[in-house]
Amino acid sequence: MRILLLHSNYIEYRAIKKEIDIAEESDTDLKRYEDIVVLFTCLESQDDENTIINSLSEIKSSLDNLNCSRIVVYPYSHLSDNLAKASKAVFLLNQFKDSLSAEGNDVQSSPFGWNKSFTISVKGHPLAEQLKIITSGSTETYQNDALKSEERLESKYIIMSVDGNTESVEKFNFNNYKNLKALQKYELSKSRVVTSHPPHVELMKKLSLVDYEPGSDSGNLRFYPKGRFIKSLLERYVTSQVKKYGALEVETPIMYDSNHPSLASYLNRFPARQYTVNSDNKELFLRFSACFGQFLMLHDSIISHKQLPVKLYELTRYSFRREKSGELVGLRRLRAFTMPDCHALCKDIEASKTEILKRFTLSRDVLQGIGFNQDDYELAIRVTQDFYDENVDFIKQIAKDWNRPIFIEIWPEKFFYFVFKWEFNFIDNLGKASALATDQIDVENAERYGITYVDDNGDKKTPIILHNSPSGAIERCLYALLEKAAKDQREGRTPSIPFWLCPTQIRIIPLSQDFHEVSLGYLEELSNSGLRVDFEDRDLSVGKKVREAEKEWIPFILVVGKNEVESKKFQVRDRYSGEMIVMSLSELTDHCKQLLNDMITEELPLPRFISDRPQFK
RNA sequence: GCUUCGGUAGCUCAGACCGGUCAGAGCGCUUGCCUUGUAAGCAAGAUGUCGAGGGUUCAAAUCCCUCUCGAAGCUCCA
Repeated sequence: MRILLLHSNYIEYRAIKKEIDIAEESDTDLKRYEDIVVLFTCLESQDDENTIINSLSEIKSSLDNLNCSRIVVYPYSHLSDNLAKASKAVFLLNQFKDSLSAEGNDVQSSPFGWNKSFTISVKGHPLAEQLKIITSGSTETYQNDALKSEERLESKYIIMSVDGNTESVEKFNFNNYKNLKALQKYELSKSRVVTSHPPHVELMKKLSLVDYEPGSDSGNLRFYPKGRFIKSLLERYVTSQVKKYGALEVETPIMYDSNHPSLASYLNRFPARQYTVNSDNKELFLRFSACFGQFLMLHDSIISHKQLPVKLYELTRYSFRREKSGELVGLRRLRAFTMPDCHALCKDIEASKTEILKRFTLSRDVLQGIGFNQDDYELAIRVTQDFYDENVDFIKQIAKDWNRPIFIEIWPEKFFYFVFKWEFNFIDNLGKASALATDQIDVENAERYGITYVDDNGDKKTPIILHNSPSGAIERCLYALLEKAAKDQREGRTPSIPFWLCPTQIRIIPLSQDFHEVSLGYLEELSNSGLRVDFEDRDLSVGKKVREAEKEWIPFILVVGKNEVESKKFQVRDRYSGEMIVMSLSELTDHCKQLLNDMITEELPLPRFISDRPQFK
């Protein structure tokens, strides 16, 4: 017996013509049923009453999952080439329908033995389409492989304290760990009632950084000059840190052949979340990480054990994931995003553990440099039961290093290609968690891609691969910075972004046009010390000019008038302290240098004179 | 992808239920005046396929359908 189950918005059908003598009676009106589970059903020669009994439990569990008890049984012979005799099929089919009704379902059916036309609209969720093959003995359900293994998966969740002790999430006292609690809630709770919009979306537009681009696909955004500037600084900073760690920067294509043997088997592990590009007779897909290019490169490389660990790095602009449209949110979840991706080949699990610790520190430093405190994110570790049991000391070492409790998810078996991963999770204003940095121990892909190194006996060996992103997607870092600022705002503090990332660091406002020339001298002086300074040359009231600067979140604002010119002392509006500070230009420069803390610098991304700037919304 | 809500000037929105002087306000923009002391100086002017397409109607921003974009929830997050 074969049943194609389709959870449908509606089905319409019309019986056209009897095809066999024993066909059921029917009229030829158009029938329409809405929000219904359609069972295209086909009975095969070996089916008997036991088959029907087996099918019932199978259908029942699907209906429970779908939370729907309205059914159309639609006889459909085309599912098999081994059909039962019509007489037997009608008999069993009636038994099938009666039993379904007896279980309290609302059962409709289309007539057996008729030629019919139909129109169907199937719902989009993962369980909406299932093929069930049922015999009198056993039952099989065919679904997407990844989904199947995910359903089997029942994770265990624990919290590990600094001292290495563990407790179940139910018992752990979260009183002093508000964000960890939010993470735990986010992971485990099914219902998250939120009515507000994500604050960063409004901010990214208001600050003229980033916007939606209706002319592209959803989740592909436009970056205005200031947004591009901040993103570019973040990209350069992360890249420089990863290179200092010892990674070799490479560049690989953004699209790959779906029929390449190594790629095909990797792709099949995941639901169809790729963008595809058809060109000539090739079916290409856009990469969703730098894995492909780097793995193919490593496949063709000759690597000695003496060179391990070998680290490759690429900043993907872009990685593409065709997330479902309802899952996209501002800068948090995109279809095209920029991802620093650093892989390391390690000799074995022991070596990979050593490397994981180095990269853990690297990632913390990178986030710190960007402007996140340790309080801004929480550590989650996800691990197979086997790896946990064998390496509990390693995890305790991380806990000690982290110096705060860790959220741990333990999988009963390996589901993905990795046995261990850690993530830094940022918790936003709506209580949502999103991963920033992460690292994984991959035990599968070296073999899949034929990546080897030569050991001290001259034998080829398969390495372990680590997958690290020390900052997470660059767009997501910007999201987190804006959400952090929004939180400040909500709690009554002045929102700001880190000094090193501000497109304008200092704005000079002349009191009137009489002070333009002398102000331009100050602008020159401050610019020469490497700061990004611009000049409010528009003919507005002072109040208005200050207001405009504040709306742009400019850290330091100087008004230049008679007093300043005479005394060489300036009243500086300091956004970070919220105070007016009187200081000389050199004092201001020193203060800025201190704030900059040796982070990278770059020229002003817009004209110095405000009047020369177009408005990007 | 599903359900719900939304899309009116560059921005924030009113108008929609009840179809007919409803194409509107504030900000921004342009021009002129003012020459400014730390979050909005004054005045005048320009600005719209009312998200797109179709339908109903004598008449549609307004009612109906389809599509599209965004948000929330579900789901998902390699």
